[in-house]
This record gives sequence, C-alpha cells and structure tokens, in this order.
Amino acid sequence: MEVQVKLRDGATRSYPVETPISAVASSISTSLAREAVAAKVNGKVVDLSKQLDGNAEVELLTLKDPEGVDVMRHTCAHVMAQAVARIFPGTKFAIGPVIENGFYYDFADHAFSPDHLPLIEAEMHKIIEENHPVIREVLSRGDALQLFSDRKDRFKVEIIHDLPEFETITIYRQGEFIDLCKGPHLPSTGRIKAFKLMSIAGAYWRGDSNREQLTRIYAIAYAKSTDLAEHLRMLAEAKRRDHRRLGRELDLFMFSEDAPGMPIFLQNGMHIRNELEHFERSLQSVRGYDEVKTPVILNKRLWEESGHWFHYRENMYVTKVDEEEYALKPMNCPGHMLIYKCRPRSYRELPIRIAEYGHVHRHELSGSLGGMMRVRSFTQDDAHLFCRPDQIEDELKGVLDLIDQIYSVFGFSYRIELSTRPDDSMGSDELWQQAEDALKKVLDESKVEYRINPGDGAFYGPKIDFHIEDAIGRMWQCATVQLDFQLPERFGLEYVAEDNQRLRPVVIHRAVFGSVDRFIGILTEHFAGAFPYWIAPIQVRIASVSDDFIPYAKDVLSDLQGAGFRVDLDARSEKIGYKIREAQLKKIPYTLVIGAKEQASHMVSVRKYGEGHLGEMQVESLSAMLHRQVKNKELLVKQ
RNA sequence: GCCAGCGUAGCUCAGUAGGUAGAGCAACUGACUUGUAAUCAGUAGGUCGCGGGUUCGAUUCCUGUCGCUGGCUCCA
Repeated sequence: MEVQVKLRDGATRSYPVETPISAVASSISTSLAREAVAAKVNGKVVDLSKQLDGNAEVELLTLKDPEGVDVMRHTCAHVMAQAVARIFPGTKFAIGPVIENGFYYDFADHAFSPDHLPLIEAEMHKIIEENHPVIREVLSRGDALQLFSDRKDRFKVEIIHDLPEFETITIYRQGEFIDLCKGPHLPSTGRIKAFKLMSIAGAYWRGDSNREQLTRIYAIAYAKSTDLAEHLRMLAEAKRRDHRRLGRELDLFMFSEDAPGMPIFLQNGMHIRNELEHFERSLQSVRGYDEVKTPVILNKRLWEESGHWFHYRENMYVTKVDEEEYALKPMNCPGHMLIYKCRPRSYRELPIRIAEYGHVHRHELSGSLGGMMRVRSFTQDDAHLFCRPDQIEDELKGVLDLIDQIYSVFGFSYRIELSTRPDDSMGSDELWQQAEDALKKVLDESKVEYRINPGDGAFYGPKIDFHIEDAIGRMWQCATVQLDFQLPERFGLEYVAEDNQRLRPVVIHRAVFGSVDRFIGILTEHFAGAFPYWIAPIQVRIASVSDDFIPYAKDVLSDLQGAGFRVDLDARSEKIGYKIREAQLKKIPYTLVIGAKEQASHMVSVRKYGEGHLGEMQVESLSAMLHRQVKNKELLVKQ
C-alpha cells in the first residue's frame, strides 16, 4: 500500500506505508537526510523514526527551524539528566522541558552546587561524543508504572498516574539512560551543537510551594555556537546596563538593609523623577486631569469596603492606631473613591479624572525582591476616571493616546495584552462580560494589535497591559488600564442624571509609568545611564582648564543656571583630560571646556557625550540649542 | 516564604590550612596650572553584615539571624 506525502514545496510523492520519515528525507536529498533532526507531520512535530501510516503533509525540520532547535534542546535536557545519573547515581528525575533559549531539568535526592556544573557539562560532552541513538519505545501503562516504580522514580510514577487514560506512553532510550518522555527527540545525541549550563536554582514540584522542593539546573542551547555566544554577549550587555550598578555609579538611588525592597532616591535620581512627573503632569492637565493626594494609612473598614481586605490582605502592611486596625495602602483606588463620594455628583461634572503620584506599600515575598524591578514601596502614577457608561470609550481612547504619547518620547515600542477574568474574582458574569467587551471594542476600533491573556485580569475587572520593549529587546510590563464596575458598586458611587435618577458611574484605573521607581530603573537600563538631555540629572558640566579661568567659568555657570539648566562646575586642580574622562564616565550630556581661548573669545568649547568635540559656541547659542533639546525631548545618539 | 550562592575600606576585589587584614580606584593633603577619557607624592579609612558557640585565640570552623543575587508561571 502506498501513501501520498505532500512536502513543504507543495510537491506530492508517494511512499510505501510504514516508511520512516528519515527515508523520506533521504529520498529528497542527501543533505536533508544528513541535516534533518525531526519532522512535522500534519502540523505535529515527530521523530524521524516515525513511520507513515496514511496520507500526510510532511515538513522536515533541521536546526535552521525553531522547532528543530527545540527538539535539540529537549534531547540536550535528556543528555544532562544522563550525565547527572552517571556522576550522581541515585538522583531522581522530575521534568526537563524546553524553555526560551534552552532548557532545564529538575532533580531531587542530590544536593547540587554550582561547582558541579562543569563536571556535568564535561560528562555531557562525552555523551554527545559517544553519539548514542535516541530510541523511542511505546509502553503499556502497566509496564511503564512497573519500570519507574522499580527505579523508585516517584515523580515519573506520579506523572504516569496523571496521564489521560488513552494517552500513548513512551520512553526514550539513549545508551544506558531511559526517560519517560513524549518526545520528539534528535535521532542521536551526537547531533547536539552548542549548549552551556547556566545556573542552579530551587523549584517546587509542579510549581506548588506546598510540595517537594527540587533542584533545577538551567541551560541554554543553540544550533550554532555563534548564537550561543550572542546570547552570552546579550547577558553581558544586560549586566553592563544593570540599573542597580548604574544607580550607584551615577548616584541615582540606593538601598539600605534597614529598608529592604524600598528604594531611596538620591538627588540625581530625584531630578529624573521630577522631570518625568512634570512631563506627565503637563500632558494630563491638557486632558482634563486634576491631581490629588490621599493618605498612606487608612482604616481597615475602607479596605473591607473595597474588597482588598479579602483579596489582597497577605500583601498588606497592617498596623494598629488607638485600638483600631489600619493598613498601609497597597493601591490608591479606595482613597479616590472617598474623594468622589465627598459630595453629590452631577452628570454634568463627569468624567472626573483624578490623578495621584501615590506612594503605595505591598508586602512582597522577601525572596522575590530585586532592585527597582520588584520592591515593597513605590510610587504609582495612578489615575481614576469616573465616567458615565456612554463615556467609557472616549475615556479609554484618551488613555491609550496618552500612553502612546509618553512612550514614543523615549523611543519605546510596545505590545498590548488584554487580560480577562481570573478565577479569584468578584462581581457578576454580566458585568465582567460588559467590561471585557468594552475594552475589546476600543482596542479593535483604535486598530492596534493586541493579544488576549485569559484569566490574568485583576480581581475587580479586566485590564489592558502595555509591554514596552527596551533598547536590547527585553519586554517590560508598565502601563495598565483597568475597567472597574465593582468598586463603584461596593462604594455605592452615584451621580444625578438629567432626569434626576441616581445612576452608577464606571471607574477606569490607569497608570502609564506604572511604578515611577521601576520605570526609572527601566529607563536607566534602556539608556545605559546616558539619559536624554531633558531628564539627565546633570545636563552640563563645565570644566576649567586651569585656576586662571575659574572666574569666567563661574560666569558661564551662572548664565546657564539662570537659563534653567542643571549645571555644575569642575574647578579642581586637575588636568583637563582627567575632568573630561570623569564627565564621560558620569555620562553627562554636555561638557564645556573653558580655557584661555574661550575666555578671550567669550565662547565655550562644547563636547557632547558619545559624539566628542563639537567646536566653540557662544553661551547664548548653546543655551538656545539646549532649550530646543528640552522642548523636543531629543534622545542622545549613543548610549 | 522556600532552595542555592554570596556578604572583607565608599567601589571592584585579594587574603588568612584559626594567630584581629591588603591592592587598585574613589576621598583627603601637598606639589604641578594643566587643552578634550586617568600628573606625581603623601595621609586617612575596616568590631572582615550582625548575634551565639567551639577554641588559649575566630574574619577564617559550627550555628542562628539580617541583607543581597539567581530561581521557585514555560508541566513526561
């Protein structure tokens, strides 16, 4: 019997039934036979040993295909497990899936240390050298259970027990090593190219903190060693840009053991922060926002009313004041509800847009803290828009527009995600549906692309998240827009309509930077500390060539300070080269050199960060140029 | 919170097989008066994260604690 096989180029060939895919590859070309690592049959990735059992579309995969690389990564995970089994007999195996850029494997019953990684890596190279064929075998459930219980592989046994009743159970064998696995895999271990074991970490069995803790080894793996080298280069670049390092070197912010997870802003960081807030304020005021300030500590009653006490309690700092329980606010919403409710509202005043740079505290797990990216205390650029149902769309559009306006200034492109109802949520199905539909409609109408993230919404409503992409391609979730029908309900918010009816407004929560602190961390890494002129903590450094020119340098200093710039003067008795080097290391956008020539001609010699010497300029024309840069929020060329 | 690693001068790091520590840079002082990424010399700076234990003696070994870093959502 013959089966018809449709290939990637559209051609159809026929083969005897039970022909292995590897033979299909050989029949096409010898190079394909040599390079194929797996195949896609009717859209499903399978082993090359898989036999044709009917007409099919077959696409052969090599290490040039992303799916092919993933197959290699998966086999590499098995090789790592095999190496571990050889070096540390008795180690038990949990799971070893492919992840972005590589794979991991979770182990138990052996204490690993980072020193073991080179040993394991060396053994892996040996296994690859030995080039064991990777053989798939189908087992009955009974045989599989027998096999793995004999080996006391408790995790594998649990996995088999949990497999659906009619699932085909397969094991893969390479040399002396066997692993329960659905595959597919490379034809042999010798086909593995570049890999590197990266780190060792704890991980819970099945991600559940109530279950056994395993040791996980992370690795990266690529089809080409140059790709692997590129990945390592990216990691080094990320390290170079690390905001924790730059924050210290540039005196932006600091952390103290006495305030874990709570950033302390230094003078330089504060300049950036003030500029960001000032910029956002100016855009918001044009759009009819007003600013408010609400207390950091509020009575427990309020949190019960808002629902936080039941849905967010474990993240809240609680304290007692005069025998009453209070909590530090983890969010600003309830305070803003109080403001809305402070007097009767007319339909005429809606929408009411109130914004706050609200300092919130959230008790995050101590182990999850990290720099500015994950903290316990931060300031949100929060706002709540109270509107009539018929105003929702316009308000949402305004918010999307504002976000776009702000992000584009930093050169960020972004991706949008719509998150829908989570399991732990409150409110009726109808309200949720209505809210999700409204968000979808606005997104569809504004013709932006977005992805749906099922079940990832807030407990009080669906949300739109914005993920910005930084200069080295990493994504950061920042802005969020959330539609909320619950809080108005819980707080009994009302407005008086035209016909004197009491109606319920809708609340839109939104933040653009998200956490201002974290956004500054992201900006620091995005610009590698070389901030655009308008937010640079020190914008201009004046460097005098020798003591004789200090008086003129001081004149220039006060001129530029008078023009509203952040300028300082380096008048130390140092050589000009030394002063320049220091200004460059501090990534100050402009350095002005002042010596005899400049004093005589009443000019300044201008050097720009990343570009070098620009020539001499009059202070007035320099000042005009700098004003223009502030106005246009120009980016520096080099970071 | 849990697992692993780490914690020595402001920063980057060395060191002690247990005998209370050192370099470079930064800081300070002096000399030099300097032309676009490091002038020279000198001075000062550390309860070796914190507490307890072992020891004649602990920064070093043990233990507890605090903090930092990487992970704990990618399901054979």
